[in-house]
Amino acid sequence: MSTESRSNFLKTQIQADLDGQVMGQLVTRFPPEPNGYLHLGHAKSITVNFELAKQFGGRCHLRFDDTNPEKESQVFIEAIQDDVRWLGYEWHGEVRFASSYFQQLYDWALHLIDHGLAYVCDLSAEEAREYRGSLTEAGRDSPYRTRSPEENRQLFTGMRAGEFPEGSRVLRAKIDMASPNINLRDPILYRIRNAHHHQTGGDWPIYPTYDYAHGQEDAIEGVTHSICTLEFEDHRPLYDWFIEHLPVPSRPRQIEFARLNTSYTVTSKRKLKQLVDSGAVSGWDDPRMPTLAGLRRRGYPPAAIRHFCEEVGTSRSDSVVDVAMLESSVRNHLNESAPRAMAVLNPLALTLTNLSQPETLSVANHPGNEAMGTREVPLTPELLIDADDFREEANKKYKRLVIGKRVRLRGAYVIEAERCDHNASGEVVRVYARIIEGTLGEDPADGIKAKGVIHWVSASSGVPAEVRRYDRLFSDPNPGKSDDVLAVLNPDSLRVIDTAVLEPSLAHAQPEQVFQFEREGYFIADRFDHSGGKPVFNMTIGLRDTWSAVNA
RNA sequence: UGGGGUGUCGCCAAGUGGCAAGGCAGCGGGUUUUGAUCCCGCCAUUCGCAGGUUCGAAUCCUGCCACCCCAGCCA
Repeated sequence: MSTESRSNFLKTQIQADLDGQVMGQLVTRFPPEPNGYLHLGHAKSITVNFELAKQFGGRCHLRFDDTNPEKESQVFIEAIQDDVRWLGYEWHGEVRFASSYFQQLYDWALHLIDHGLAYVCDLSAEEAREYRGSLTEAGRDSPYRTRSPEENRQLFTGMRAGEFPEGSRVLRAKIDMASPNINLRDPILYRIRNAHHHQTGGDWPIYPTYDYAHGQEDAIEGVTHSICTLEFEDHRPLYDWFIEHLPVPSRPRQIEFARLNTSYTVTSKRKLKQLVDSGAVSGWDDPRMPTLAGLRRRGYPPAAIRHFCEEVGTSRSDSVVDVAMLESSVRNHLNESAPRAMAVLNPLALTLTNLSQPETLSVANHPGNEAMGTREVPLTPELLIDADDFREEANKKYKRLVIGKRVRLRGAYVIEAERCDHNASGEVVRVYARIIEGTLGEDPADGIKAKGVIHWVSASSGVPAEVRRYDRLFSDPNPGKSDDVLAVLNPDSLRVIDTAVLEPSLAHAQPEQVFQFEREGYFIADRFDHSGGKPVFNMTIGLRDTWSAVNA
């Protein structure tokens, strides 16, 4: 599972930049806008930035890019910090805010004005769009482009003083309305917004745009490499333009990489919101959601997510990673870390005809890790096994319980089925089996080995529980391509099982504890709904299953 | 038909002129008190296509093709 030595273009670039350069150490940053919950795509960005800093002995900042108060809020600021920490990262120093640089940004805007590099424009949004031209046609200069620095300064300070209504004016950089790169056609630096800001309150009636603010925020913090996604590539000339024309304290470099896309999942905020608003999921932290809060509640270990992000690599080509890769990482991590236990999801009664007294068995918590210890499991005359693990008759390929045949009860004895009872509709309701003496930890003395191993739970001391089985939220590998995500939902993405019975030790599980229910999969005690009195487990992921596929 | 990007195995992805890593998926086989894990083996004469340069090209050159991004006072 080691991927540390894997190279990618970012590491190569950074290494080259660091070698023989003045800059001594790498500084990166994760700069979310606090306007939504973090998801798998953000996890990629987080690992890229934090791992790079770790690998090169540098540091990584967490900075909220809060330049648009109308869409942001304090709840996201807290949720995002929780998610980043949960993923396993701690940022360098205090949490930072773009908003704490508003004064500096404003002063630098004045600097641009004084140098004739920015002007106040009175064009309406619609007019500005017309003046901007199109992809194939050059734009035209705004009639306000020639205002003097003095007039611009007066107008801009007026904007800052709240003298003008929203939308009446903006501050623009004076670059080139004929540039083939539309981002250079006199981009907007400031807009008027009479909005309450979650950090600065009513201090500012004007707010800087991303294009103007981001690079300067980086420069203020001494960020050396400002890593972002591909769609910002066209903005880089602008990013560099500000850095060149402003007396900034450092010269950060922007590098873009391809965002992470994963099959069977959507990460568009609009689509995720649609899922929540429509009730298709129970909320932003529904275990089927690709949000970090959802993945957490689902039981995906942060280390598995980190490993996945490293494993898929970092490149500049658009791609869609098979979600099976994430699932594989989750299984790998859980296989090692999750203690084993038994739970019967679809119970069928089984009577042990020759067990007179209950026994207490000691069972290993992990087949490959003795250090994880053992636990006690009660064996009683009345047991519960999974209905799928019994057939009255079957071919030789069926490795479970069949009348007249043997299987081993996991951690206990080999048994042989004798007969079964049926109900009025002919369904099997109870199986009778006898224990083969002397088979605790031993094969049968008569040489007739068990066909397989099945899990079980004591009917009398087992603990009823609610188990939620999850499957992929979408039936389409590329749900994001669909206009209506609700149309491609997998109708079986959640199945609530209220018949499950757990072995007694599981009643002591703490919320967020993950177990492997043997032969079923990995399950986590729900972070919110689980309690000793009423156990609730969410299926994280099933065990790899080559048998059902062969049998299909 | 403006500008900026990207094309290496079913899905990711190394590779930076010297003879195509790795992971996921898949397929065989072995071990196994989880049909799990683990272990072994197989899985690109070929790098979007076509030319060219070179003793030698995924890597250099030329031309084509495909796909992605950009016309928010969003980020």
